[in-house]
Amino acid sequence: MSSPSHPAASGQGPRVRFAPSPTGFLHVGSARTFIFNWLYARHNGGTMILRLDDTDVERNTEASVSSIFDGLRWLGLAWDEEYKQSERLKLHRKVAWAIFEKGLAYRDFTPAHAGDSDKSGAQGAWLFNPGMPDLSRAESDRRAAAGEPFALRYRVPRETGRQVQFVDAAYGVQVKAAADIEDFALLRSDGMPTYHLASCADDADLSISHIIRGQDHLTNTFKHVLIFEAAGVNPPQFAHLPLLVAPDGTKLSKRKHGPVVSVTTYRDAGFLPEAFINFLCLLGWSPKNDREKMTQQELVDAFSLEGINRANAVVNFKELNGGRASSPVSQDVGASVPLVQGVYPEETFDLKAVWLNAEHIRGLAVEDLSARLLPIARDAGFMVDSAKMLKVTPLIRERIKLLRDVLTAADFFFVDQLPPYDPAELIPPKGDAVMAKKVLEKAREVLEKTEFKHEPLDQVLRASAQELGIKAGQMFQPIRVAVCGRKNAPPLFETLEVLGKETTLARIGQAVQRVQ
RNA sequence: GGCGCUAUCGUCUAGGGGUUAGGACGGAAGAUUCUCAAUCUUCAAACCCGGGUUCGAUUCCCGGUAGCGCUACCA
Repeated sequence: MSSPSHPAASGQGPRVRFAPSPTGFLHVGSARTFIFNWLYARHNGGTMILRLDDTDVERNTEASVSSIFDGLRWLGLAWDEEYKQSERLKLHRKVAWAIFEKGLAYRDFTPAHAGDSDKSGAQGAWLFNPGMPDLSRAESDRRAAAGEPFALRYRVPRETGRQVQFVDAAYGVQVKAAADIEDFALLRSDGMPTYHLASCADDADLSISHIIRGQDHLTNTFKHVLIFEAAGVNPPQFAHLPLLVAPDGTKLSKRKHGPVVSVTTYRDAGFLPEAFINFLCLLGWSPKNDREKMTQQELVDAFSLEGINRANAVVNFKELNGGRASSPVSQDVGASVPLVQGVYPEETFDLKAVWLNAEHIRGLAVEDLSARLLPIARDAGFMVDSAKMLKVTPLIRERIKLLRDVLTAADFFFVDQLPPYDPAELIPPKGDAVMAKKVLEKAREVLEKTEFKHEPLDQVLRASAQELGIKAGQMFQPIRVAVCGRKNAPPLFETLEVLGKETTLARIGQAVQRVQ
């Protein structure tokens, strides 16, 4: 353990890791942890490591592994090295037994007790199983040899009155009396390492220099410091991140809060990964200069551990259907399959995330945005090619907040036949059906002989309005509704230009029919 | 119960012994364009409570309260 097995460990720059346990989908809190680690590595020219902490065979699932990779792939932040704890078991056991040999751990033959932890009960703190720490080595060896199952526990130096301490980059100096730390397990009775042991053994072996993780591990860190010490290595530096919580203040969970906490939900809802990353970065971290919208490079440049906050941050989402705890399908990790079919309304998400997404969308080049919109429209069944999408994109770029909005903002560009709409919509403001009809007939007449370019369309339609003695707005609205099927749409001339003369005239013709 | 962490507008946050407590999202009002957006302007909105320390605390200290985390042979 003192000699790192990984060759890259000899290089320089910080080595950080993201170590999810594949027991659920990748949720937004984990994603943020990954992002902060990645940012730290990239800012400092270090190494980003992905390590699957899969020592809990009971709870690991393949679906979870693929959900994590799905989410990570979407974020688009690459890692440099990849490991699986389940392939490193020998190392973990070696480290555990070395600690035992030093007398810093002991066998505990007490049968495993399940989840009867009465955390709110009035019983004092549990520290160890009576008798077990004092078992003589001979007795311990004898019972083990006899085949009696046991867990290996760390022998916390409790009676020495010693204080365990470490410095956290976000929370400062942390001190805790060893007397308050229980004899935690290193190895389970089935020989599998516990999280604490495996994590520390691997962190040491992989020469992790900085551990950046959720604050739920802050108090576990005292145990980790003890393990590093027992293993004879210097502990890495620590930086704990404030937790991401739901609007009700409780920690994010799929059981309780539904798909809004899963990364793939954001992907499926039409978030840009760069916007999602931007949003997550602003939760629990601040560049301290009032910047909000930031590109990936700006984030890399600005990121530092000093900007990390200490208070939990709420992800201000609205629960779908008032919480989905009772949904039977939401229980298992269904990889990337959306648990709630259909679309997620934008109000489902933290509106700042939605706003940032819109900001990033507006900042995208037309070609880029267009290419991202195309597959979404196609998957929804619209017949579109990239040339058409390229023409439509500038018209909707400032009108969509989520990529999926292309479906509702630009649908009329993609269909042959407009879905039915209320003919009353054709009536211009302060006008009547007669005016609507006059407008549409006039439009059909003049448009027939107009070139479908912005300028000529502008001229001819304004001139027509004047001729009819009505306002431009009164002229435009019936036409807009006739070609778009609704009142709210992109600017008229550009729209007509993209739609083309044939489609425009056909739709106006249909509108003339409907208005009477 | 024990141990630990935290506390600025509804939300994300900046700030910090003396400030009109700043920005952003969201909200309201207005300007603007052919509608909708976008954009611009304006407005409402916060230092958890109580004690200290101090000439002066939102800021520093203590206590309370509240929230969260850990307290498994989960991670």
